[in-house]
Amino acid sequence: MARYGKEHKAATRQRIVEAAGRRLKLDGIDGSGVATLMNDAGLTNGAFYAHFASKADLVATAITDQLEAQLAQLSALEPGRAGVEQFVRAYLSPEHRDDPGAGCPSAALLDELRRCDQRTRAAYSSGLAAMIDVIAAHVCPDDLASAHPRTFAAIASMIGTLQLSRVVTDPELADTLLAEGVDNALTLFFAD
Amino acid sequence: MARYGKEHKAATRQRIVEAAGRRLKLDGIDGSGVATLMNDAGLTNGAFYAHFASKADLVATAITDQLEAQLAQLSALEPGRAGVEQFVRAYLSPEHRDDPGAGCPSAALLDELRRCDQRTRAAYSSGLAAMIDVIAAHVCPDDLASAHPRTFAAIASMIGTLQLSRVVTDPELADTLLAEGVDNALTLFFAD
DNA sequence: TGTACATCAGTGAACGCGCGTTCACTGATGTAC
DNA sequence: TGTACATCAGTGAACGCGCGTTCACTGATGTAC
Repeated sequence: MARYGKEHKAATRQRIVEAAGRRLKLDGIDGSGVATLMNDAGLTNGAFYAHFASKADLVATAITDQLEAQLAQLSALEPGRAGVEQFVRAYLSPEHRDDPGAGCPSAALLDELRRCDQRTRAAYSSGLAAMIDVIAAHVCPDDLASAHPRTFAAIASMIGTLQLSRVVTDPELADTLLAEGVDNALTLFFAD
Repeated sequence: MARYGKEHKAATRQRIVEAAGRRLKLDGIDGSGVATLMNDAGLTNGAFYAHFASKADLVATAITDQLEAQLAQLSALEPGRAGVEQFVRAYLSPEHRDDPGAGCPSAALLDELRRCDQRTRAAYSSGLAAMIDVIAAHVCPDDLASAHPRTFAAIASMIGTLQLSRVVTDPELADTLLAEGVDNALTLFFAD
């Protein structure tokens, strides 16, 4: 509790941001209180406003961080179509479905993000655009203009499919949705 | 405030359920308080528990009602592929995107539904299944078994696309996503 | 037909609780002498 | 080198407020006599 170098405070802040990423995806934005978010980072609520101007500030920061992390994962993929297929299979896996806290921020938060302030939505938008660019480059590096719409379409269908498979109460249907989702995403990415 | 026939109380209940459908889609489940929900129906908070056992009870009821209303709309579609195309174009329209309160409960609430109790999720699941059946019958009445997976895939992509177009801050991109979403949904419904 | 009563949908204040936010304080460390 | 002080990340209690829920009460109407 005292006199550390500035890298200490920055590290604490990053710890809050990462813990918040997980908690927000798990319990939602409205469902995650500041006290809980701080407790997740091993701190008490009072320290919050030394790091962030408001809860909305943290949300915007956490969303940015989540999309950057997802982008970093994408950049580690194998080149070309093999990498895309690898991504699709991991994304539409039962493991991803059953662990929303560690998973895709879009699938976990997309319809709550609609109600967020402009700054948060702008952070999401540019993070998404960066992801689409990276994936499109894998899909068809020679014709990015044609790869973009297909990539958007496939991502949208993957997000919707993952959300559906998380809500549906029949476990067999949930698994089927994922399996069919893989085929459909690959079709959208690579067909014709 | 008095001695009405039982159809009066039932009508009031239905009014609460329908107003709640709109409010929940607009502000989310955690974001909609009981006092607000009752006020939307022209009542005060105290009357709530004469109609519902809990907020979760109303949420489950409202979700059921929303999916039934959506099913009724689907049933009014033109028969065959023309009806499906009509549905897709209305679903992925700027009007639908810009009026979530009047729109699809899946697009508005899907990732909040994941955190709801078993009863609500079961209500959603069976409502969704009924919708898929009706649409699949339009897509390919002769081969429902093959129409089902394609219908699920198209619906998932439509939900994801609508959510994305609601969050994204660039209005041009939001419009483009919808337009491309129409093509992709039709491809998923009818291709090969 | 006129009056007294029972009904019960709806009111509005209150319950304890957790929310986002503020603030006086703590106490381990780096710095100054 | 040893001591006094300044720093400031973090604590924990408190603020007003809205949450979901409860409950004593109201008052317009249908029914009984």
